[in-house]
This record gives sequence, C-alpha cells and structure tokens, in this order.
Amino acid sequence: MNFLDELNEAQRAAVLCNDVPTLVIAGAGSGKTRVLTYKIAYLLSQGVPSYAILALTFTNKAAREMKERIGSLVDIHTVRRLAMGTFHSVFSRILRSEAEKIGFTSNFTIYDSADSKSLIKAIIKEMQLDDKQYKPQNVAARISNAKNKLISAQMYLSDAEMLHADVRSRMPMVKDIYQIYAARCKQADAMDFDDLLFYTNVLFKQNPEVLEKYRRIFQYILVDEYQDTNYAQYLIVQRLAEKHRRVCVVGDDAQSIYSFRGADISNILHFKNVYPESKTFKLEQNYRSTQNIVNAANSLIRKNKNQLHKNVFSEKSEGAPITVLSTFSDMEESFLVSRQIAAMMARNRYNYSDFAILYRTNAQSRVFEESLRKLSIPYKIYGGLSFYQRKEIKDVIAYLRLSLNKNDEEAFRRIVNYPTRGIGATTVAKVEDCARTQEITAMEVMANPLAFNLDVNAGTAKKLIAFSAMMNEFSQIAQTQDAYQTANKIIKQSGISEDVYKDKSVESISRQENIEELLSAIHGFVEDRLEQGETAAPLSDFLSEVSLLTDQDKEGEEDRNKVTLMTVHAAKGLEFKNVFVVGLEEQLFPSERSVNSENDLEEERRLFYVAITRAEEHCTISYARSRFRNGQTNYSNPSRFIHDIDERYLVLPDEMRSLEPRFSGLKDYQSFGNRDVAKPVSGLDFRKLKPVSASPARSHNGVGAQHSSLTPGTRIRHERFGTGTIESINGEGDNTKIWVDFGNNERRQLLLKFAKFTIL
DNA sequence: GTAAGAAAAATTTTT
DNA sequence: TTTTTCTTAC
Repeated sequence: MNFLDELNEAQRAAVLCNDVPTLVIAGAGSGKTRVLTYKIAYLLSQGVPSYAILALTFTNKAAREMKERIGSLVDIHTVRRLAMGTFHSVFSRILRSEAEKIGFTSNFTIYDSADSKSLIKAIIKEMQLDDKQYKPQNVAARISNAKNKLISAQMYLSDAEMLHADVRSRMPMVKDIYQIYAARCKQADAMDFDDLLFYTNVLFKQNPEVLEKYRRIFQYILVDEYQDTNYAQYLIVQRLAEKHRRVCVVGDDAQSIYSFRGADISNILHFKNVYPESKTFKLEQNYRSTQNIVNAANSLIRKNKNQLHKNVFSEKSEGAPITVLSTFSDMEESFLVSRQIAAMMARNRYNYSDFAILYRTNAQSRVFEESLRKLSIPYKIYGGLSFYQRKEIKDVIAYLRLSLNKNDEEAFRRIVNYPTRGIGATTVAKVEDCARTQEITAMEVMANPLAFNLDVNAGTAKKLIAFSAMMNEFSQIAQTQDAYQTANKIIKQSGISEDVYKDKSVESISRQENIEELLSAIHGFVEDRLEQGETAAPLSDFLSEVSLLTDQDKEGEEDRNKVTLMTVHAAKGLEFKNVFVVGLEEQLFPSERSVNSENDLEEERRLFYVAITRAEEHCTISYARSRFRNGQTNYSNPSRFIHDIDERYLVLPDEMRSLEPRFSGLKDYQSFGNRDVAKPVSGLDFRKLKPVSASPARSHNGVGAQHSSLTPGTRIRHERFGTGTIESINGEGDNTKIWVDFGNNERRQLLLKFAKFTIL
C-alpha cells in the first residue's frame, strides 16, 4: 500500500492494527483524521466490503470530509456505500427500518431541541407548575441527562439518585414531567435527538436478532472524537462490537469539552478496562503548530489533574511566542485585534481565511463585527441562530412534517394558526384538551369538531374543518409527488407565501430569501437523489435528512476568504494560521458558573487548550478590563488561565504602565465607537463595593453559629453535593469561602453565607 | 384574537 | 444591550 508511506510510525501502526480493540490517543494536530481515513482506505484495499465498515463521527461535516478524502485514496464508488455518519444519522436510518419493533412508524418525526423544549413547556403549564421554578430549559436538560444515561421514564421513578438530584434542585416533579413527555413523544410518533440513541439501545436490547443482524453487517467499527461520547453512545458501540471486537476509537481526553451535554470522559479513560486485550496507540507529534504554541498548550493542560499522560511535541520551527494583549474595554479589544489582522494582511501573504477570532460566548461576536466592518475586513460568523432554526424555515418544515405525520403535536401547534386563520389560543387549547381526553390526535378533532362535542361556535368549527381539509390535501400531494413539488405547493396553498411576500420590509425580504433558499435546497436534494439513480425523492426522505442537519453542513461559496468568528466549541477540529483567543477574563473564561467546581474548571481549561491548539503560526490572547455585558459595564481581572501558561512561551503586557493609554491608535479607536469611555482600572475591586447586607448573616439549619468552628479537615454534609471534607477556608465575614472535597473527583468552592450544610 | 408595551432573562450546544 | 416572554388594552 503505497499510501501508507505517508504516515509516521505511530500512525501507521494504528492503521495496521485491526484485529483487536484499538484505542488511539491523538494529541491536538497529530493527524487523527488522517489515521481514520487511511485506516478505512486500508481496510477497503484489503478487500473489506464498504458496507461492513461503520464509521461514526460527531458532525455530518466531518463525515463528508472524510468520505471525500477516502475517495481520493480508493475507488470513489466504494466510498458511497460506507456506513459513515454521525451516531444520530446512522442510527436514525436503522431505527426507521426497524421502527415497528419499538412501537414507532418508519415515518417518525425527529423533534429538534426547540420542539422538545416547547413540548416540555406545554406540559409544565398543563400541570400548573410554576415555570420560574421549572424552567423548560432546565427540565429538558434533566430529561436529556437521564436519556443519555439510558434511564427510561419508568426507571426514573425508582432511581434514587436522579430523584434526589431533582429534590435538591427544587424540581421534584421532573419525574412526572418526564413520564408525560415520553408518552407524548411516542403518541406524536416523534423522537428527540436523545431518543435516537436511547431507542437504538432499546431496539438492540429487546431484539437480540436485530442486534445480531447489525453485528454481522458491521464487521469493523470506528469512532471519532470518542472523548465526547455519552453513555448511550458508548453502549451502542459496545453492543455492536461485543462479539467480533473489531473496534477502533480515536480521541483526545485533553479535548473533551462537551460534558455539559452528557459526554463522559471516562469512556475514553476506561476503554482499556472494557477491552482488556486492546492495544493503545499514542499520536504525539503535532504537525499543525509551531513549537511555541505546542509548548504553551502543554504547559497549560498540565495544570489539569484528570488526564492521560501524553508528550505532544512539534518539529516545526520554534515560532513566535503567544502574545497577551491587555485592553481597557471590549471595544478596544475588538479594535486592536481587527487592526492587527489588517496589519498582518498588509505585511504577509495571508488570506483573510487564515485568521480566526475565537471566543467563549456568542454574545462577544458583536463588537468584533463592528470593528471588522469599520476596517473593511470581510468576516463570517458561525453560530448564533442557524438557518434551520429561523422562524420562517421552521414554519415551512412544520407544514411538511404535519403533512407526513398527523400525530406531530409540535408541528400542529406551530402552524394551526399560522398564517393567522382565526384559530386562537383558546380554541387550540380546547382542541388539544379534547384530543387528550379522547386519546386521539388533535388533527382528528379538527376534522370533525362537532362529533366530539367541541365547545366552539359554528364559524370556528368551519375554520377547523377547513384547516383539516387543507392538511389532508397536502398529505395526498406528499405521497404522490416529489419533495420539491410538494414543498412548493404547500408554501403557496397554505398562505405562507402570501404572508411572507406581502410587504417589502428588510425583515420580510430576508424571510423571502430564506424560503427561496430552503426551496432550492429541497430542489438540490431531489436532483441529487435522481442523479444517484434513485427512482423517487419523496418528502419523507428529505425531512429525515434535514432534521439532523446543522448550519455548518451548508457550505457557502461566499464564505471563502473571510475571517472566521466562532465560539471555541465550534472551532474544535479546525485549524487556522493565525488565531486570536479573546475575552480571557475571570467570570467569562473560565465561565463564572464553572469556578466553583474543579471538574467544570478543568473542562474550561481544556476548552482553552482547544482554542490555543487551533493555531498554526501565531496565537494571540487578549483580555479586556471592562466589558459591556447584559446591559452594563463589568470590570474583571485577567483569566487565571493566562497564569497557567509557562511564561517562557508568552509575551505579557506591561501591566505597570497600563494606566497610560499606550496604544497608538487612540484616535481611530475613539472614532470607531464610544459607547462608554474606557476607564483605567485602579486597584479597586468593584465587586467588593456592593453594600454589605444589613441583615445579620443568615444561619441555615441552625448551623450558622458553628461556622466559626470550621477548620480544614472538618467533615460536612451538603444538601446538594453530599458529604465532603473541608480543605481550606478563605476570606472573611460574608465573603468567607471554603473549598470542599466531595470525593469522586468533585471539589467545590462554597460561599459560607449561602451554603446549606451540616457539620458531621 | 391581535397588537403593542412591559417585564424578565441573558453559557458553551457537533445532533 | 438585545431578545424573548408575559400583560394589557383595543
């Protein structure tokens, strides 16, 4: 195999090892994707049929790119038949073909996160719970969490740990919401994202013959980004690989940044325990970045306790040190970064696409937009509201969904009165109420409201029947015509086009463009299908594909040669010649919500590690002493993470002179925006200026008085986190904080004033 | 049933 | 600050 010569020793060894479980620990920039693509190409060249290779990636984009690369190594036609894609897309296809076995139809709808949240919100309302206490977002997260751990609604009822956690977060009714939510999804013939993994496990568990079938088909299993898999994903892989054990997982524990979504880093840390005969390969040579960048990143990640030992090194040139930029305000930060990009463009032969600005939160993009535009630098922002989340797109999709699945409750609710047709909230509530008590679908009630003794006047009843008739017609169209024709007709006949095209406002035009774009996407889908020799391109196929797409999957020609702006999360897996990591401030990066938990803090540090290791040639870190956030100016200190990097690899700002405006571009800076005048920060910590509460320190559980007796080593029981040992006590009065080790790797800092615990 | 104004909330998010 | 959700008056 001549292409094997293009690999280094460790990479080649990993590619050639295919008969035992294989763990590839791949440092940043070490050619992880290369190993995966060459491994697949190698297997194909050894005569393994393409359908026997199951390759699971974390994004559609990664799958597509990998397919392209493999296509350049082997015959393009074999590549098409690879079972390659995200967990969600691969297993949603399997679920569709086996749907009846688990009580769904093959046309089931996929609820996106907005649908789930909206349904949960509706349930909370029906249960007459306070939605301040039961925030749909939080409840959704709890349910998602349970599903990722494969805890069904039924099992949840007897899961002491989950129930306890709900009580502690003052949401004891989550268990009941979960019951209803699960039942309603099933009734609607709908699965949410988590269900796709959850029900795959159910399918395999309840139908051994089905599992056996797929075990036989998927002879080789490869998983990318294994550090970010959750338990449900782990178990799917485990089940499929259990017998033949030809499984290869690739990942980097140092880049695990999705635990807040259920990713479990122990999947990769404990792979060896699950597969004792496995072989481990470490890819440690970084081909992406200069030595300085690699060394700086290494010194940072060394501060984390939880990690596999690695020695990532670079043989590229030493390169420039990482520059740390201190600025007075977020606006100055954006200005200096933009100006730096302009300067580098002028000096070197860079393209705009060689630059990326990475931040912790999407909200930070705004000021950069402004200053980049001022300097006429083209840019592209990733994230924010994605195409498929836009209202007008979701509306159209909802029509398409309801045409195929009359049970789709969320689609129904969304469009029953859009465009407005005189079916208001009260009426809808009556219809839904009736549907629930009669145990039928809302659409059935709509078709014949009088038969169900619905308490509406004749005029309203007529409207309901009209809507029902219209949807029936759409269903007919959807079953006989292709996706493009169907969508086209629905948009015209539903009144959407009338509504969207009626005025010429900027928003309205943009909505029109979006709908056009959707239509052309559907058109493209149909053509694609026909080209590939399929006989038909029905709407159902389009919908099942589109619900798993994200913005990053749409490639835009117009995006070439632009500066990239994105969150660090979104930058995972990407690389740029020049990277600016901005907003390195306490309370922002690390996020203020993470600082009280050692585990969360380590994840933030990994996130920073990911950010730095995106850079090939230059990396610049910046922080602003004042930042406009949530409507007010906040002051903060440079991030602790900057101090985690070995100073040998940094150029630090001369903070002693920072009270004087040093930057030469003062004039430009002021002209470019003056929301607030950047103030030099004296040694004062503004947060301490808040009035001290007049009431005496509250005592909880009657322990307040005993707090003076706390010393390191004291055992306590915390209401929320369980029992732990006090490690240290800092600060005075109301500001006293303690670090507590709760075992299980969980260290937390608690503010004594608020912490509810008892001394043991 | 709708539209306009008030009030409240505002991480990260491959699917 | 902006964005979303809730109230209130027509």
